[in-house]
Amino acid sequence: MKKIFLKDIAKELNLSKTAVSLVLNNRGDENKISKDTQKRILDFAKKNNYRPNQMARGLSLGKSETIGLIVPNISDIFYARIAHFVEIKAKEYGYNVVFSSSNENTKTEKELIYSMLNRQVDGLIIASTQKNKEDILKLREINFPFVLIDRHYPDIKTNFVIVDNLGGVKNMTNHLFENGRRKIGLVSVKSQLDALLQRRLGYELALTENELKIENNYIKEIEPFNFQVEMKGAIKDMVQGPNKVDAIVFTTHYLAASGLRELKLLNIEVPSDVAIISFDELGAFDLVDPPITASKQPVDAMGNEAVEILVNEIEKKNIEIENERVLKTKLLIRKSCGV
Amino acid sequence: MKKIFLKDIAKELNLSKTAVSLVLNNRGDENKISKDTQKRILDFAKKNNYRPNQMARGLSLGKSETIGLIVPNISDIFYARIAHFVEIKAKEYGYNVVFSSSNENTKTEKELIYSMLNRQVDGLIIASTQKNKEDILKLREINFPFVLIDRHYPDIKTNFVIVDNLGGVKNMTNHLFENGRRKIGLVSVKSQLDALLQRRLGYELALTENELKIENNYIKEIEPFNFQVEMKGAIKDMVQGPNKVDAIVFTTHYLAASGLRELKLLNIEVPSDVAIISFDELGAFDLVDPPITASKQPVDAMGNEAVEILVNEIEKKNIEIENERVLKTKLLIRKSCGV
DNA sequence: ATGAAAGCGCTAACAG
DNA sequence: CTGTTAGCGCTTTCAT
Repeated sequence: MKKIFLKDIAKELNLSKTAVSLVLNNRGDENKISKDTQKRILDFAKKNNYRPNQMARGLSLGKSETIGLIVPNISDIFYARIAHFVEIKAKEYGYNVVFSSSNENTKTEKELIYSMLNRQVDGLIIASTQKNKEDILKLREINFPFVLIDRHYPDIKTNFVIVDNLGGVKNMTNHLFENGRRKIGLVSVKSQLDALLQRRLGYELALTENELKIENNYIKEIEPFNFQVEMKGAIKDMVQGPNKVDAIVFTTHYLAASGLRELKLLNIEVPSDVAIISFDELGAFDLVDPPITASKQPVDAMGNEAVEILVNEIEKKNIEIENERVLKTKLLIRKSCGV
Repeated sequence: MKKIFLKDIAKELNLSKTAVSLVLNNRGDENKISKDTQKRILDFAKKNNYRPNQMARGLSLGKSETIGLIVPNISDIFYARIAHFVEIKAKEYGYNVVFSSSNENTKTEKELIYSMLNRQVDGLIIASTQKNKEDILKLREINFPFVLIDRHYPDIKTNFVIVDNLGGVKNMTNHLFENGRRKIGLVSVKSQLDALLQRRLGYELALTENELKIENNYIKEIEPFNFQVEMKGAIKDMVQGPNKVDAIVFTTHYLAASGLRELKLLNIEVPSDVAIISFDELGAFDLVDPPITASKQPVDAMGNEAVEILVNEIEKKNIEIENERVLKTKLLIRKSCGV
C-alpha cells in the first residue's frame, strides 16, 4: 500500500486534478460534475486510502484547520481538563488542536504565540501569563482570531471566557460566615493575575458586608514557587499568633491541599478549630480528611465556549454572539466548614 | 508591521532567494557566503521580524519538526503529566508537539494516527488502546518513527517505554503481606490491556510465593465505564461476604479513590479492618483519610525517554540506544496499610 | 463538465 | 559566492 496523490488518482481515472480536487472537497455538485464521475472519484479515493497532504493543502488555502492552545502548564489538572474540552469541541467543528505550555514564563509565551502563527494555526486560545499586553495588542491589531481563557486583560478589549472570581470567593466567605465563623483569614499567592486580585476582593467584600474586621495577620500572600515552605509560617501565624483565625479561605486548590497538610502537622482540628474552604479543587477533595468544601470552576463550559467564540470568529459567520463570558463557579459543600 | 516573505528580503537586499534561505538556515558558511552578506541578511530578517511560513517549509522539506502525541485522555492527570514531560523534552530537541485524545476508542485512534500523518508529523508517541495492531504494524512497515508509551503490544517488536506493572503490583502485595495481611483481594478493571493483565499476574504471583490461597471472591474485575456503580457490589462482597478480605490491592488510582469511598460508606475502618494500596496515585493521596500507600509511576522518565528514543529514530543518529524500556515504579508508604 | 496553468512560500540542484 | 529553476501537493481561475 503505497502513498497515493491527487495526480495519481486523476491519471488513473483519466481526469484532471481539478475535477478530483473539486469532488473531494464536496464541491462536485456546485461545479456540475456528473454524479457518475463523482462516484468514481470518491470510490477510488476511499479504496486507495487517499489522504491529502495537509501541508500542501494548508499552504494553498492559507489555513490549517488547526487551533492553538497555550496554557501555563498542561500538567495542572485544571488546564488539562480545559485542554480536554477544548479538544472535544474543536473536533466537533473540524479543527485539530496544537498545545504548548508557557510554564508561566512570559518570554516563552511570546515565542509560543509566534511559533503557532508560523505554523499557520487559524486561531489561538490563550491562558496568558497576563504580562504580555504587547502581543495581545498585536494579535488584535493584525485581526488574528483569538480568545483569552481563564485569564484576561481587564483593560484590553478582547474575546474572553473567564470565571466570576470575585463572586465565587465572596460566596465562599459568606458560607463560612453562615456557619458561624467570624475570624476569617485568606491565603493566596503573590501574583499580578487579575483572577487572584478579584478573589481577594471577593473575600474583602464579604467581610465588609458582614461588618467583620480584617485583622492585619488575616491575609497571607505567599510566593507561588515557594508556597510549600512559606505555607508553614503563614498557617502557624494564623492559628497560633495573637489574632487567631477560626476559618481560612484558600484561593487555589494547591494552596488548600498544602494548607491542610500544615494544619494536620500542627494538630489543628478541621473544621472544629479552623474551617477551611478552597477555590477550585483537586480530584480527591471529597476523600480528604475532612472532605474539603470547594468552589468548582466549570471547565467544560470554559473550554466549549472558548472554542465556540473562536470558531465563530475564524469562520466569520457574523452571528452576533456574546464574546465576553464570565461563568459562575459552583459551591460544593462538604465537611471542612462544619456541618 | 506587515508580513514579510523570503522574496521580500531578497529583493530588498538585492540577493537571490537561495542566498537568503541558505543563510537563514545556518548554512551560509558551508556555502561560502561572505560574512558580510550573512550579517546583512540576518540583521534585516531580525529587524523586520521575518518568520518563515512553516507550511511552505514543511511541504518543501517533507517534514515539520513536530511530533504527535496520542493518549487515551488528556484530562487524566497521568497522561497530562506525561504530555507535560514530552513537551518539555521535545522542545529541548527543537520539536513541537501536537496532541489528541483517543478517548479509549480504537476507531478514533486510527483516525488520529492518519490525521497526524497527513499533517506531516515527523514521529508519533502513542499510548494505544491496544486494539489497533493493524495500524501499529503498518507504521512499522512504512518505517515511520514511533514509540509506544505506557501501553505496548507484547507480541509486536516496537520501540516502547512502559512500566514494570507486574513487579510493581507484586511489591505492593508483598508490602501488605509484610504488614501481616493474609487475606488479600484485588480490584481491577475488565480490560484487554496488557498492563492490567500484568498487574493481576503480579498480585497472583505474590500470593503464590507467599503460599496464600486466592479465594474465589478475592478478585474483582469491574467495567471501566461503570466502575462507580460496580464498585459498590465488589467492595460489599469482599468485606461482608463469606470470605472476608483484610486487604485490597487496587490496580488504578481512580479505583482506589472509588473503593475508599465505598469502604467509608460501609463504615469499614482503613487500615484496621481492611488495608488498601493503590497502583499509581492522584494528586492528594497523602491528604486522604487515611493517606493512601501507592506505587508511583515515573511519568517524567517515561516522557523523557519516549522523546529521546523517538528523536533518535527520526534523526537517524544511529546511536545505538535501548529502545525497549521498562521502568520501575516506586512505593510510597503512607498509612493505609497499617503502621 | 472538464482541463491547463498559475500560484501558495520555501528549499535545493545545478550552472555559472 | 550567487542566481536560475524546478518542484513539494494542493487549490482555483479561466478558457474551452
